[in-house]
Amino acid sequence: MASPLIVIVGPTAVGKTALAVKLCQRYRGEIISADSRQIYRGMDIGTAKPTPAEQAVARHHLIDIIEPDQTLGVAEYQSLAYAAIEDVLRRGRLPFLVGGSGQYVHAVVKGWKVPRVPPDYTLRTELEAEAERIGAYALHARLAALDPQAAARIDYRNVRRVIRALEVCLKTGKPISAQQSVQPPPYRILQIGLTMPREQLYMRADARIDRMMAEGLLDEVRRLVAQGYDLGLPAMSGLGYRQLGEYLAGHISLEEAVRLIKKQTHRFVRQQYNW
RNA sequence: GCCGAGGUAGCUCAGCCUGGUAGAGCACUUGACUGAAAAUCAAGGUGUCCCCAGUUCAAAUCUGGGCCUCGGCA
Repeated sequence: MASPLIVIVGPTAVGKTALAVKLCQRYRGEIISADSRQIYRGMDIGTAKPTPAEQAVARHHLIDIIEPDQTLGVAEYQSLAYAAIEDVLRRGRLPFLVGGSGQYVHAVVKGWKVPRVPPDYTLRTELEAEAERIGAYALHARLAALDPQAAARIDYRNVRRVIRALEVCLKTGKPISAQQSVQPPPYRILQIGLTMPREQLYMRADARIDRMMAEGLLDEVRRLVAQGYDLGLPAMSGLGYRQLGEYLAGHISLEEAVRLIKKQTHRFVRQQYNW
C-alpha cells in the first residue's frame, strides 16, 4: 500500500501551523513546510515562522534553508520536499505538507514536471529591456512564433511569465509547452483545506500584522537592510518587508506602510483561495 | 461674522468653462499560475453626482437660495 501524505492548506492566518503541530503530536508526524518565505534565514517575524516552541513539539523541514540573497525555484523546492517526505517516512513517521504557497503545494501534490532550465538573469534583463523597447504585445508575439500553445495560455501583459516561457524555449530550443507535464507522486494523499468567512480572515490577518509590529518586525527589516540585503531581492519582496523597506527608504510613512501591508495581505488571502 | 476653496463610487479625486443623464486609481469580488510565486497578471460590480427651486426638449454641468466641510482674517 502506498505511503500516506497529509496536506494542510489554507489562507494566511487561518491557523494551519497550530493545527499541524497538534496533529503531529497526536500522530507522530513531522511537518514539511510549503512556504516560499519561511525558507529564508533571519526572516522570522514577518513570515510568521513557527516559534521555537512549536518547532520543538513538531519537527519542521524546509524552514531556514537559504540566505535572503539566495533564491529557490519551484523545481528545487519540489525535489527537496520529496526528499524530506521520504526521510520522514523512512523513520516511520507521518509527513504533513503544510503551507500557503499554492505553487509549491501543487508542484508536490500534483507532481508538476517543471522544465529544468535554471533562471538566466542576464537573459531576463535583456528580455525586460526588449519588452520596454518593443512593447509587451510584440514580445508575446515572439513567444507565439516559437510556441503558440504556451502563448495562448499566457496573457501578453504578464511580461514576467512571457519572459520565463521565452527563456525555456530559447535555452532548450524546444517549446516550453512540450516540456511541461504532470506525474503524480506515489502517495495516498489526504488534503485538508482550512477556511473561514472572508471578513474574519481579514480581521485575523490585521491583528497578526499589529502583533508582528509589536514584536519588532521593523527592527527585523532594519537589520536585514543593515546587513546589506537589497530591497530588490526576491526575499525582500514579501509582505511586510517590502512596505517597511519603503518606509526605511523614506518613501512612505510608517502608518502608510502598515496600512499597505494589511491591504495587500487581504489581496493575498484571495489569491491563496484560487489554489 | 467676513474672504477664499470645496461637497461626484467605501476612500482620494477627474468631469462642470463648451448641458445629451458619469469616470480613473485604490479598496472589494472573481480568476490565471509548471525554476522570481507573500511574485506577476487579468476580468468585474459599485453611485438620491449635498439639498430645494428655476432655466431648458434635456442639468453633475447653467442660475438663485439653503446646508455642511476645510483654510485665512477677525
